[in-house]
Amino acid sequence: MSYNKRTHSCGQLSIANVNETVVLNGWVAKKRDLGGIIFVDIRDRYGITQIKVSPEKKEISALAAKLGNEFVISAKGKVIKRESANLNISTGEIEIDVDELQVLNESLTTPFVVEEDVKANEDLRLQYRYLDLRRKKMMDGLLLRNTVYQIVHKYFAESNFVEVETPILMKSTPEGARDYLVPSRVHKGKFYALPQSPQTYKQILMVSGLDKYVQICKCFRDEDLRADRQPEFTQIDVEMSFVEQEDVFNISEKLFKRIWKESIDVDVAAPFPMMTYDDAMSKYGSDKPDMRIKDSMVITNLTDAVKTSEFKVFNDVINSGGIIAGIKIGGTAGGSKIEITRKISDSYTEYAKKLGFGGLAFVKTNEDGSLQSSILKFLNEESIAGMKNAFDMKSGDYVFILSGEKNKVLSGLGQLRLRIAEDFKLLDDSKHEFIWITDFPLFHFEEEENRFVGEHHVFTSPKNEFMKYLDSKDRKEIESIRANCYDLVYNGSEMGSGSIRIHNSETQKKVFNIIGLSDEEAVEKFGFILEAFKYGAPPHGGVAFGFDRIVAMLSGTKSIRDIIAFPKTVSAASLMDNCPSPVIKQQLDELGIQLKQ
RNA sequence: GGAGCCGUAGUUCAGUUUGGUUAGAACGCCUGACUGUCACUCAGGAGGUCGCGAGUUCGAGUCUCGUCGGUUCCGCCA
Repeated sequence: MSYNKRTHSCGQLSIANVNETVVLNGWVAKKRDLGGIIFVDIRDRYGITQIKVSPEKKEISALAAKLGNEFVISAKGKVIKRESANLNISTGEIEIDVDELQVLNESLTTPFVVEEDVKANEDLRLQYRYLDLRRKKMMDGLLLRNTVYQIVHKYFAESNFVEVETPILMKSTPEGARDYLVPSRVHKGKFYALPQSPQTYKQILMVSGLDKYVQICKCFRDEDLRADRQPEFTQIDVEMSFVEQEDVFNISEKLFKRIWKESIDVDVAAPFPMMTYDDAMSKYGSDKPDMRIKDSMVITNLTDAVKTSEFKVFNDVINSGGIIAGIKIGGTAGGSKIEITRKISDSYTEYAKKLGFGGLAFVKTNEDGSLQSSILKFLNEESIAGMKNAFDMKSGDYVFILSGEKNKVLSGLGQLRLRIAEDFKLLDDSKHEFIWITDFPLFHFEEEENRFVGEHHVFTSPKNEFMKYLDSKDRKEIESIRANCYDLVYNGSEMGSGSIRIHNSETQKKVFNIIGLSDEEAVEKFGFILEAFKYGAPPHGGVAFGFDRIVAMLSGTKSIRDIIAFPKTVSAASLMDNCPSPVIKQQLDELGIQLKQ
């Protein structure tokens, strides 16, 4: 089929092009047939241009009258100044006076109208993803993604990093997330795993002497999904030799500064602040504190302040080793006066119950500075004074208090903090708050499995001062081990995570032993990396950032589905191509696989 | 694995609280009119397995149970 090929894009022409003869190719976004004159908005990824068909041109007019939405057309004609400009679009001052019109392809009536203010639900949009992507907002997401992609590549190339492709088919490792498995046809009964991350490969590349590695790569995790979690996702994977934590921070901060500057023109201050994991947990009840609300609602521990009270609820908690803690919301937080009504405080009580608490204590400070709460009658003078003092409560302040097991209380208050911040609009979207969370625990004890598991991955090195506890049998000592491990948090979202690694075979074995792998099992599962460490492994460390999350944050969406071309639903299915899907028996036979009934 | 919300025309929704006439609206679609629109306007029209399956009832979009799908959160995500 021969047709008039475009000379310009649909977002390109302006008053400067008047009198030029041009050809536009694109999709019919909207037709306005006035009976005589016909206007058609033609769209491509660059924009929209109005074309005009005069009634005097009878053949073209008849063709134009039959155009439907999303038809693909070619329009040739002269650029003319419009009688009345449409300043909402960049090409709004001109239009094309059509001399030749060709229909390159027709379109069925679409399941939903392709328009910026789309009405269709997400599942329908996912099924017809190609239509949804025609919308500027969706297209802009992909374009932004590309911009960030190029910035990252350029940055690391300029910094002398080497990009290496690591295998997609790799060995399944028992620790960490559930692997996606790929059955082997040649080795029946054996499986490859898709990488949860190229962790082992990048560390072995360090042993190879390739001291600065980067890869923007796909990773796969067979775990339940969320708005910010897809079964396959993209990560900026970095590893370096002869570095310590501050070197990793430095190279990362420069990267983020550059991305934020070059993609959305925001100047980010560096170095980023740092906070230990323990501080983050005790002050914000989260290892990813949202620092946009840093001054208000810091968690305060009240256990000491109220320990002399005769209140049974509190005493029971204290006697069983729990804590009592709360957060204060200032009467004028966020610059505007805040009033928490009975209805609102009840909704928070409801929320606390959902989180598994018996209740939520609510204290209000009156005009005259006196306190008002249903729990006051249970507390003695000393406890009330202690509480007031601990929170520095002033007229108009409110305090919410939870009691129970320590970590549960802290995390409950952390979640309540976010909920209140959202309800009272205390989160300033114009802020860009990066923070490093450091000194994570190396292990935590998994009660259900009755063993220690790595808090991060198993190659994370302990901080020097805790090395001695690697030989300990004492649970408290092992739990106290802090790691050379760090997360980068941006506006309350984890953007990446990394560590200085173990590069010593003996230390690595001790870590494996603590998580319950015998030397034999360790060799079976991770022998290749233990072996590699014996041949002059350099000190090394790195970090990996969630590429999808970065782009989502930059584009202001909460859901990474919005900036992934073909995302999956929360049940890990693709509504467009209908995967996963059954396979024919012959395929299973070749793999030596039989399905259970 | 658990909890919440949603599922009615091509689409987005109302109707479900309190079961009862022919299940409505807007947008889209079709037909006609219209020469400066840009949410064109005007007149007319077509379009429904109320997600699916049981049950209760004289009668179910509406009540009950189950199931499927979407979504949010918890668990999980080294």
